[in-house]
Amino acid sequence: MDENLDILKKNGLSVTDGRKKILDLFLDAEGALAHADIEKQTDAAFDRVTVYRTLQTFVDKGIIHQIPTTDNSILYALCKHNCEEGHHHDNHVHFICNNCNKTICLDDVTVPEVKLPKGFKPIQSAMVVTGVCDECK
Amino acid sequence: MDENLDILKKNGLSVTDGRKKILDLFLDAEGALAHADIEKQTDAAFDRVTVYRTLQTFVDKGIIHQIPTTDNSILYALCKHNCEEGHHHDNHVHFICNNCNKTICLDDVTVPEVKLPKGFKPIQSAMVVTGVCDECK
DNA sequence: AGGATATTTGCAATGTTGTTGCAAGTTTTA
DNA sequence: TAAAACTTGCAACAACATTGCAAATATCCT
Repeated sequence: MDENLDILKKNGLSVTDGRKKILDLFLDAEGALAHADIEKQTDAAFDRVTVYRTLQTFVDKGIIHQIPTTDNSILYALCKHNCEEGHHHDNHVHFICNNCNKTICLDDVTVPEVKLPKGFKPIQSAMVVTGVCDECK
Repeated sequence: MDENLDILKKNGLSVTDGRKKILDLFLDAEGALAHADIEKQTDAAFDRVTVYRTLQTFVDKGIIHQIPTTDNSILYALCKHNCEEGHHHDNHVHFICNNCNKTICLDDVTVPEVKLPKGFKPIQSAMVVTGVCDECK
């Protein structure tokens, strides 16, 4: 049984070639993917627009999540934990390797809580660490 | 004595209208600013390119720093601590308010260290917390 | 299975954001 | 104040992202 088919159906999405293929890429990927990565890895089989819309749909459904970066790019990665529509729970640390430039979800490293000044109510936290990854060390 | 003039001179920058005005915006701002905010608040008195270059110059000199965001935008904020050319020390937490949408530097909240899996060497960490700020609570 | 309905895709056009080279203008230096 | 150094604005360009709409595809229902 195809895992990707399962995921799509569970989220009430029509099953199309594009969605299956793009979901596959995420399931296989070690790290996070940018829009450009997906275009490359699909050999431009799908229109740029389709890729944008597919990514947006996946984010809306809680299948993938966005990762903050300091440069002006958007990265996406699978939600490993139980995310639902409108409710992301990706409280793990992201790691960006300065050498191979991959962005990796450290699923087992949770973002620590911090004490905020009076009056600030935290809802979600994100943490990005840059450095050298285990393959490039 | 103008504070902005001081800062510019200290960093060996020519004093121009654009730089003074943009620096003023940062000195007055409660939170972080995007390129678009600056254009709006200066009434497009300066060319888009000038704003881009001014921001870049300020970042290079360590006067302002970039803030990571999940959407595809770059935010800038004053460096409150002693940053020098090429050496930023902005290891504080950033807070994004879901209500007023402002991004605020929590200068007194430092990013905590986390234990990474074997083989990962951290160089820099960034942390972004979203929620409700002290003015919107 | 097959046709009606709903959804998705691709194309074209358009918008937004950021960059570069160069001439003209401004600031600094001495 | 004049020369040198630096900054600005314009124009052109490039990359990235969004929208409307008609054609294609998937789902639903009998």
